[in-house]
Amino acid sequence: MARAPDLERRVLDALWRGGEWSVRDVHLDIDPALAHTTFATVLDRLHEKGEVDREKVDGTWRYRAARSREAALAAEVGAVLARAEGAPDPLLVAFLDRVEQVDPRALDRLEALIQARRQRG
Amino acid sequence: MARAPDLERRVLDALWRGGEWSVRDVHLDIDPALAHTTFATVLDRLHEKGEVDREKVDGTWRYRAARSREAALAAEVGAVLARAEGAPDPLLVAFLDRVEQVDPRALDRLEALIQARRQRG
DNA sequence: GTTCCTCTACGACGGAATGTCGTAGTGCAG
DNA sequence: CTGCACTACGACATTCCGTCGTAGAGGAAC
Repeated sequence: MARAPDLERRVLDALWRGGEWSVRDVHLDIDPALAHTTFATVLDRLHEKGEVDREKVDGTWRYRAARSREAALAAEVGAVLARAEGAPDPLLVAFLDRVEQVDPRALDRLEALIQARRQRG
Repeated sequence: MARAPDLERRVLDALWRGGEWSVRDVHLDIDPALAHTTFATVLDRLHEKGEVDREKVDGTWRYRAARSREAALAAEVGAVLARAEGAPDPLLVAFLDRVEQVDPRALDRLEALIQARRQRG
């Protein structure tokens, strides 16, 4: 069978939609053709990594994302930035390109955020 | 022996400093305690992935980074952004946090870049 | 209670990435 | 010829991760 790329990420994407999920919920939502235990394993491993929290209710685990999607992605961006030496213009430009492409009005908000930050000093 | 984390990344970091590198150069720069062939292999694999270019001079390979550090990191940031739905404020804020921490004056440049972009429309 | 069904717990297999090295061979410098 | 420096190629172990099987617990339905 075709090995799914990024199954973990698809599971996280589901949990990031919010609420509590049983293994069954995730299984049905993502791909009922795969085995139940596949998702049990993936969720278990995400729990070991601290990406999701869980709580046992009536003998079954309820999972929820440990961080919001924004927080998780922000951490990833932060990790990349940490490897840059300084904040070179080409990187800033690439960032603006992407942001604008994904949401043109985000540039306005970005500018407002910069100014707000400056006020606080 | 302790398995080095991110040996590939450390090799790339070296090449990103610029110029042409032989296997020997990289070997001596990063960790002379490891075997010469370790670096030959790593560089070969980076070449297969297109991360580095190489050219044979007098029977020995000269390696150089295929992209600048900024271009490579920008691509990584872009990949993260592509997974965000839109450009949510928390992500923008996290980005600003990092940028400011690494280079406080970068916020000014960022603002200037946004304004320049708006002019062009 | 026996039969189902649903879960968990635990382990396992296989493929890919990657850190690490050995060996054989080639070509140039003494 | 003898070294030395490099390449070419292969190999092994570990880790990550997609995928699943099996065994067992616990409740629901006959």
